[in-house]
Amino acid sequence: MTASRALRGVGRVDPALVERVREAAAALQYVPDPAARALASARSSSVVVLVPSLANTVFIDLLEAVHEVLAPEGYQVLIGNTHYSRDEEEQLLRNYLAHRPSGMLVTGFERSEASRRMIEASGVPCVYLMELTNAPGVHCVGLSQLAAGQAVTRHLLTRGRRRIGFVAAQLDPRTMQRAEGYRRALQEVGCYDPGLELLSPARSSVGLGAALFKDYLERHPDVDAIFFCNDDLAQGALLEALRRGIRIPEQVLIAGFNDLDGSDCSFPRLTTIRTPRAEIGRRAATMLLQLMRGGRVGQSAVDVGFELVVRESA
Amino acid sequence: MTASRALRGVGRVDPALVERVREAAAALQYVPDPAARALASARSSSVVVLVPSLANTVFIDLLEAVHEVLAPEGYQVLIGNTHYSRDEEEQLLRNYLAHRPSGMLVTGFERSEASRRMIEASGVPCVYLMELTNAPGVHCVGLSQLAAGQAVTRHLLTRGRRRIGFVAAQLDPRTMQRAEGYRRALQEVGCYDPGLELLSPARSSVGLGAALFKDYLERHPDVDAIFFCNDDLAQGALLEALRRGIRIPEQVLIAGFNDLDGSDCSFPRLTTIRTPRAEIGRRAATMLLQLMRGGRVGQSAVDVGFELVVRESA
DNA sequence: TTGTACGCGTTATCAA
DNA sequence: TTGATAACGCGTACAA
Repeated sequence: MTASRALRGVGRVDPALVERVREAAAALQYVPDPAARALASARSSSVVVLVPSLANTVFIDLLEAVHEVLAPEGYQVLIGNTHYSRDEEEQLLRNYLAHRPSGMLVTGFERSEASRRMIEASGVPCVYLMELTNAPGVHCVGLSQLAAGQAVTRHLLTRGRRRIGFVAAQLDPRTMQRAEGYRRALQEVGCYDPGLELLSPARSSVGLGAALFKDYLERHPDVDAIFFCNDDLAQGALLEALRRGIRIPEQVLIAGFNDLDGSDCSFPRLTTIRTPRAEIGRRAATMLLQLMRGGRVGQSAVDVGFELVVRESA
Repeated sequence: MTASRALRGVGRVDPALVERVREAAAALQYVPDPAARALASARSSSVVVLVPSLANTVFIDLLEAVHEVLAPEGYQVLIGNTHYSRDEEEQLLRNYLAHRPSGMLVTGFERSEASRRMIEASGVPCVYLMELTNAPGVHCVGLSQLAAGQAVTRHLLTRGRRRIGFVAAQLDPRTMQRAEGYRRALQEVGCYDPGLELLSPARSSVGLGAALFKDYLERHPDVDAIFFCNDDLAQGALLEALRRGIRIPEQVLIAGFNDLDGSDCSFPRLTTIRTPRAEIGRRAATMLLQLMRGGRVGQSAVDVGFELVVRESA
């Protein structure tokens, strides 16, 4: 028992004894069994992070930052990929919650009722990622996707364009919030046209962006600006434009979202929204740390904001 | 005890009883405690996968495939990101091995002696990913990076070019094997020039590709073909070429590696090597499954090959 | 086919 | 400050 305390650094143990225990542990190559530890304490030192995709680098950046904060504190971060599926998320929650994680980080607020209940009932500290809410007692770190979508669209408007399209894929909640921002910005100036939206449920990719852009132009030859919900789509559009001799930004302004790899050297360079996902990861992990230690946190909802990066394409 | 057997589907239990147990479990929302299970059986149902990076989509595809095979079999896949660091890998191994995983999948063969010993001593079934070896008793699924590098270079040679450069970043073992393939192909025809290699230890990215290409051209204005060790670098080069008015493939042939997203619609479309990483994931996971079940596998080294995809850039 | 006894390696609790 | 004892919730081994 004393050895257990010595190794964990809890309770009062004679410093000399601590040293001896440490040495013995090292000599014996002793490593505590996490299973026994979890069984006895009804807690594991793991933190579950649920993201909808690993293909979108946004979430890789997020995970990286989370790991950087949590790993040094001795937490194991368990990555769960929901593949944008409520059912898979429910499955993952059921599985992971059985491991009695110390905390959890989950993406967004939209999920099945069962998932919601499991999170609630588990009593495990939870911080929500990417989006914001002002529901009391809900801890979240994110940004207003709606405001960001609105900002992009307004930027397009200030460039004097009025036939502004919106092209999206992978219609997750955040994408739809950006769509809403797009709509509001256009409604404000009375030039919203539902026909100018192209929503594809397909997985987002550069190739899809090229294809959607091509289709879009055929259906709306008069469009003078397009807001793509993610940079990969926009990058594809830029490539397709090059191929078809469509001058960007002269003929059509192109704006993306997220500022992914390659957007700063595309041709032309892509105007986009920089989302501070590393900061989201860091702050969410830090907030979770406080929650896991039983402390209260300053503000339960942290808005990390976003930045409009104006480059050449719009 | 009977309930335990019924739920796990092992041993002989009356089918009617199995049904009753299932119902009761469902009614009670019973979920077995993985910690208790691991403690009692000295085995967890998890499989550890160690990859060097999540930023390179190659590994995302791999993980996806592994998950698709293992999850339905009831295995938890634990993702470990070594960040191309031997030390981090060692750390991860120490941590994860303590969880007594049922199996492990690790990338490549280059690691610290301590890591090697831990894998060996653990007795946990292990399949190596991405590379090949003919060392007996070592299970691996991958491809000859050297042969693939050679194939690209030979292709460039068949196009009549002789001043062929090699540009690489993130100098991991596989990149260096590709470099070796490049060298051999050129040595075969007597036109290998060490000065034509540009090796950067930096993290690979589209932006880096653009920068390296620019530097490269200044130092070697006479180069007539370049083999980039990864598609992101090549994509960056293509963009930079566009910017500087360098005609690809007329002036310089550009070839990449891995056939990543966007390479099929870059401008011009990128000639590259398609690596079947999903297949690597699937086959490695399947092989591991056999190993974990105590079975022997047909061949311990599986070469999944590669495919030269000739498009417009070379 | 079902059930009993025990132990897995740790921590909580309480006593010394 | 240290130590003894009893769980934690399962699976193994063996008996019925």
